[in-house]
Amino acid sequence: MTWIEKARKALSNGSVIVLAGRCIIHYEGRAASKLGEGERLVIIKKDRSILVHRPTGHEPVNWQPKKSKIEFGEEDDAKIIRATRGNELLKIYFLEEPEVVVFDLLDDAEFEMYASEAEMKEAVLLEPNLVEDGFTPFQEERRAGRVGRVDVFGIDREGKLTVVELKRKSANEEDVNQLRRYLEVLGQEFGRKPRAILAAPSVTRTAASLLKTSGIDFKCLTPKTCMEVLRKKRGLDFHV
Amino acid sequence: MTWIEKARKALSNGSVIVLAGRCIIHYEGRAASKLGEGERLVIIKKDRSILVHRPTGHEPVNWQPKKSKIEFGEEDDAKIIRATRGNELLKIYFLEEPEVVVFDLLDDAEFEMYASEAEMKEAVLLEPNLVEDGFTPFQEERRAGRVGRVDVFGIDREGKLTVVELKRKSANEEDVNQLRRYLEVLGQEFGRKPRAILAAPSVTRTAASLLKTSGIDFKCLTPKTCMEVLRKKRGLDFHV
DNA sequence: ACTTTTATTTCGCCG
DNA sequence: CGGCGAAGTAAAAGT
Repeated sequence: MTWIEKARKALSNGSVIVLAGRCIIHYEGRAASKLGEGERLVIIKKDRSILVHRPTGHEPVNWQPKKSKIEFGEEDDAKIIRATRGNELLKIYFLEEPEVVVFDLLDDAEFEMYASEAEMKEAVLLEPNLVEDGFTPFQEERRAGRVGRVDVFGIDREGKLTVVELKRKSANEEDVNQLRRYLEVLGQEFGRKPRAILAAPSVTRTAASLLKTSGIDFKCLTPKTCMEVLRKKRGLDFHV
Repeated sequence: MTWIEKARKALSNGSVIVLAGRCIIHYEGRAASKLGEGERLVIIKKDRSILVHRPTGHEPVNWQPKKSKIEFGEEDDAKIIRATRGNELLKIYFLEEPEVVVFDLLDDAEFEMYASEAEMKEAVLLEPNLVEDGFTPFQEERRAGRVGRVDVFGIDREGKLTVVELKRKSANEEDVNQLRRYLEVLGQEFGRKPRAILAAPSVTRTAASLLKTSGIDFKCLTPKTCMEVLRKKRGLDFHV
C-alpha cells in the first residue's frame, strides 16, 4: 500500500495519522511562512486538523485547525499534503516517501480544568476568609429542599445565616436564577431568606444587574486561588 | 526491550518519541486538571517538552514546555510518565503498555515568517513608495566593493543617489555599522557618500542613536507589508 | 534575567 | 457572526 492509500484510508477511518520525514513547508493565509528542508512530524487528527511539529519547541511550527480540507498527492518526486481552510493554505512537500504511522484512538473522557467546584468548596471550608472576613461555614452538607445542593452554608461576621454559591467559571444569568430558587426554598424553610453570596471568577453584565436587584452579594473567587489555598493547607505533596 | 528502556534510550539519543495508548492524565501547577480514561498520543521532543494530544482538537490537552524533567516508571500495573518543571507536574498513567514509536529528526532550517529579505526587496522594486514617496530604484544588482551586496540602489525624489538596506527584523547596532561600511566603500567609488535609508520593522535604541549620528534615515517597513504588496501585485495565486 | 509585546494566537461568552 | 477578555497562554523582543 502506498503512503497515499494508507493516509487516505486512515483519514476516512477516523484514525489519527503521524507522518515523519524530510520536508519543506509553505503557509499562506492571514500571514505567510516558509520552512526549508528538515525532518518533522506531521499529525493529522480525525477532525481533519493538522499539525507540523519540529523536533524541538512545544508549539507547532505550522498548523491548520479542524475541518480543513486535507489532500494527498504527488508532483514529480515530491509527496504532497495540502490542507486548505477558507483562503488559508498549508502545503507540505515531502522530499522522500514519509513514514506513516496510524493510530486508532477512542477518547470520550471529560476534561476538568482547575479545581472542580468540589475542590473550591474544600478550599472555602479550610479557609473561609476566601469568601469574606469573619465568615464561618458549617462543615456538614445542606440540601435546599429538593431543588438542589447548597455549596456552602454558614454564618457571616454579623451572625447572619449565609448561603454561598460557588462557580468555576464566570457566572451568568442562569447561575443567579438558580441561586434565587435556592433562596426561596430556604426562605420558606427558615421563615426568612438567608443572605447570599455568589463566589465566582467573574459575572456577566446581565448576571451582575440581576445580582443587584436580587440583593445578592458577589465575591471574586477563582479556582486558581482555591487551588493555592488547598496546596498550602494540604502541603506541597501532589495527591495524585 | 521494555517500553521504558525504549523511551529512555530514545530520549538520551535526542530522538522524538510518540507514545500511544489508553491513559489517565493529571496536571497540577499554576492550575490543575484531570482527564479520565481515554486513548491519546503523547509526544516527547528532544528538548524534553511534552505534549498530550487527544484524537481531536488542534491544541494539546495537556503539556509541559521544554527543559522539563521527564521520568518513566511503573506503579503496580500502571506505566507512568512524570514531567516536572518548577512546581508544575504533569503525570500520565498508561493503563496498558503504550505503543512507542521513535523518530530521529534532524531539522536546522530557519523558519521565515512573512516575506524573506529577498521578497522584501522584490516588493520594494515593485512598489518603491514603500521606502519613500518618489523613490526610483535601479532594477539591477549592485555590489559595494568586496564588502557585500547592496539591497536596493536608486535615486530619491530630489535626484540624490540613495542606498536602501532592508532588514526583516528589528535593526541593531551591527546592522547600522555594516551599512556604514558599505557607505564608505561607495563613497570612495562615487567620490561622495550616497544618501542611505535603513528600512526595517524597527530599530533598537542604540541603533537609533547611531543612525542619527551617521546621518542615515530610517523607514519603518515590515515583511508583512511587503507580503501584502507582493500578493496584490502578483495576484492571489499561491506561487508555491 | 526580567519585563513587555505578539500571535495564522485559541477559546469562551456576550450581544 | 463580530467583539471582548482570558490563557497553565508560549515565544520573541527589548531592557
